[in-house]
Amino acid sequence: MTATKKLDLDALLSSQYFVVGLDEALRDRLLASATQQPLAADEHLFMQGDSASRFYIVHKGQLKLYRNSAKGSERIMGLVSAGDSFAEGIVFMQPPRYPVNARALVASSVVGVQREAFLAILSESFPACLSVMAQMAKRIQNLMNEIEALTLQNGRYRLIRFLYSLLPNDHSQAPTTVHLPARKREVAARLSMQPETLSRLLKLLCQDGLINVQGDRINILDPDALRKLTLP
Amino acid sequence: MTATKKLDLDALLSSQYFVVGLDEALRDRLLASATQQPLAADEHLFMQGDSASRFYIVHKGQLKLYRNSAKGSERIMGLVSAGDSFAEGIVFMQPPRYPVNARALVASSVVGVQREAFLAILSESFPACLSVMAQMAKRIQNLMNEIEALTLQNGRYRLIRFLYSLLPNDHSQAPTTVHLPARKREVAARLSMQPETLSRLLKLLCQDGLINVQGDRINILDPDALRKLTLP
DNA sequence: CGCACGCCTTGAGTTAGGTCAAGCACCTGA
DNA sequence: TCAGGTGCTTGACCTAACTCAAGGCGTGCG
Repeated sequence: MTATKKLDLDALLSSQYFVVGLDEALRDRLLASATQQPLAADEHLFMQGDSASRFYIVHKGQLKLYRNSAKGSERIMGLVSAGDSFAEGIVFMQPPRYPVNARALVASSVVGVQREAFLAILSESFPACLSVMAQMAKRIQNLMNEIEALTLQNGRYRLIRFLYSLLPNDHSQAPTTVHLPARKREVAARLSMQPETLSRLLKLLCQDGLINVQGDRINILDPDALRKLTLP
Repeated sequence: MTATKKLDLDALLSSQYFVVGLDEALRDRLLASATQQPLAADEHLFMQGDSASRFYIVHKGQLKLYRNSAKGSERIMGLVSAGDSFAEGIVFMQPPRYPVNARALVASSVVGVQREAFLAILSESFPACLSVMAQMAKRIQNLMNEIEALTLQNGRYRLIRFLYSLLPNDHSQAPTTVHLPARKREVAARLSMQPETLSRLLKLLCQDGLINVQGDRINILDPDALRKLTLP
């Protein structure tokens, strides 16, 4: 690994929530256990049920985390991009097994962190434990929100919340253009709907004058009106 | 508080996952911070958004954890009974606020654990941190499973999984009678469906010869057939 | 250049489940 | 014993979203 790449990894890791709060010595130990791995588009990093010894951080590109349903359709549990970590949960599992499938949507590169090394480091740093626990608590929050959105609301409402979540949170009320974080079929799966339904809903929102769609660019004409629609 | 009650509390707390792994001194400190509180049927313990200084363990009775939707309907996030802990997430939140409403379904009694005291104890015991983290990881798993069930499957499938989860896991194939853990309207809400739909689905399962319904007793005629239906 | 392949959109028909309203069974208190 | 309440069931209707099928449109490759 070149010096540049090492620096690169260092920066990527240091920005992670579970590294903030580590002193330099511990961070170096964690970094020493980290490995980089390239992925071709559509390549699987791991499958649900695989025995797990590492969790990952996205270095470049994008992956989808998903499960397969009965009939071959898939439920997307998350879309992760550069800087995001995923599958940290395996650290605390006994035995550790990946709870989802992970597959690159485009050519990507991930950094793997050794489960054992991470556990050893946690055992020496309570602040690190705290930030990990805080992060997990937040994740539980998000999942509960997701369940709420899935069960209480209809597709239109879910799409509106999703679009709103894409806005930069500067709370400006000026029209803003956002990029869909994946192909429309992936976005549809993320929102638990069929591509056809997403297409139709987007068209309806256009007709209502709320947005403007050009491929994967969506112009939010009135962020504030959208925000109002995300509230009860 | 009488001596008997204290012993009672001691036993209840000691069986909690976040107490296993604490040495005696720490456990006593935690116990000292614990308070018991009775609840009348339908009484609220806390509301979503309330500032939180304690999390709870059910001592007697049953509570529902739920959120309100836009239109007054409610989504049940959990049903907790004697021995279950809930709202532990507030320990790691900044600021700590309850993420759901908690309301007694019947006359109940809960034990509250001080957030600050718990944090102080965690800071001194890595094994306690580990079991908390493990538990949170498991909870994340469960929520992901729930999301999967909600999105990939239809109501019939969800009901079947739910009934299957009620079976004692001795894997016997003999007909077994289980009790619904709450009134049917609560069960319906838990499964994200209307009471009418639950009623119709139960009837269909009866007609298929899978179960027999008498009030809140459900006789599972063929556990193995049910298990097969929970699989892809 | 033009052909083929993905991806998206559009249309038409179908269905699971929600809504509304009525009726039934059980309990409780006067 | 009966009146009223509560919870459950049943029926009739309706709507959101799925499925299947066809057509458009852009992109890469021969």
